[in-house]
Amino acid sequence: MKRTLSARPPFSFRAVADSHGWRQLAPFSGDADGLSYIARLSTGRVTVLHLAAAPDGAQIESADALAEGEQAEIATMAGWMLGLDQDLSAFYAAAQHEPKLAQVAERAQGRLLRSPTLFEDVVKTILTTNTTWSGTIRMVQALVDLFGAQLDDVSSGPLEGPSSSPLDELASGPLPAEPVRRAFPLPKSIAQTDVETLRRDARLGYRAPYVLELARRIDSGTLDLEALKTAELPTDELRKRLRAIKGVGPYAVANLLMLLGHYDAIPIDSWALTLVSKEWHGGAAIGPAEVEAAFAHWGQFKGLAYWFWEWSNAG
DNA sequence: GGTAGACCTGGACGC
DNA sequence: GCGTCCAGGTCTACC
Repeated sequence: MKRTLSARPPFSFRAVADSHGWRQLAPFSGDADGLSYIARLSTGRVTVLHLAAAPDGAQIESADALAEGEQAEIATMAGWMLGLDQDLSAFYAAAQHEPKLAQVAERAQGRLLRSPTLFEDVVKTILTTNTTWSGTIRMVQALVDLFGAQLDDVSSGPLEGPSSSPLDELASGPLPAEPVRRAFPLPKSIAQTDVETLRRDARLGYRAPYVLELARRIDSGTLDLEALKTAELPTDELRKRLRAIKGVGPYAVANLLMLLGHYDAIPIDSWALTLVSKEWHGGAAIGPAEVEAAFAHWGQFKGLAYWFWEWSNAG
């Protein structure tokens, strides 16, 4: 099954795929001419999607013969992941007078690659905090390996987890050298485990209770995280709701706001401090206030201005 | 409201 | 190979 989706111009598939590191995190993987993603559909089917560039948009392809409803679901899913409907014309208009951002419109930069669910993006963001990028890759892969539904498992229902638990395999011996590709876990799959398993087997460390609590709140229905994707809330209200999630601090909130299309926040991590210090402070020690000040005049677009800035000394 | 210490892991480094 | 130190955000207790 192959389908072409149109995007609001200007659009560059490559610009979205390369917008940040998400493409390196399971169940994403790169292929020769695009991205692959193991998706779990609401019908319970787990299929591999191939996303690639197409004239005026993106092409989405699945190896499976999908029902009409499933095709519609993956089209909606891909549209969200690639931000096909996003209108960045106001940002481009503002950026055209800034030499350090002069290339963004031409390169169609501004869209950020997203996961299909906000749950997945929040978990991944928590797993980027206070660790190295290699640690993030490892923790996300472990969650997928341990709790994700198998690619070839089409028998489970919409609310069920994987039909066989890799924890059983761990108990009886090492995982196979070529692990089965799996989708990102449902909240329910993680909610059924415990902190000790997340610490010991997924090696999430002190983040384990944060991820477990988030999964359990969603699974129990006390938190409707996905509603925030389409809620037309002011940034401050969104920030307040995201900040209420354990493990989500100022950096994580700003990162998630960016993914939700709210760009009046800068995800200030140690790298941001380094970049801004080298750019404007001669490498001297600075704090978050200096980063905010550097981009304050970009107002509602300061997150995008920071993200796509042509740094003089980024190496 | 601001600050210090704890949290956990992996990588770098010295021995 | 082993032990030690440090970097990476957030939470909590305390002032």
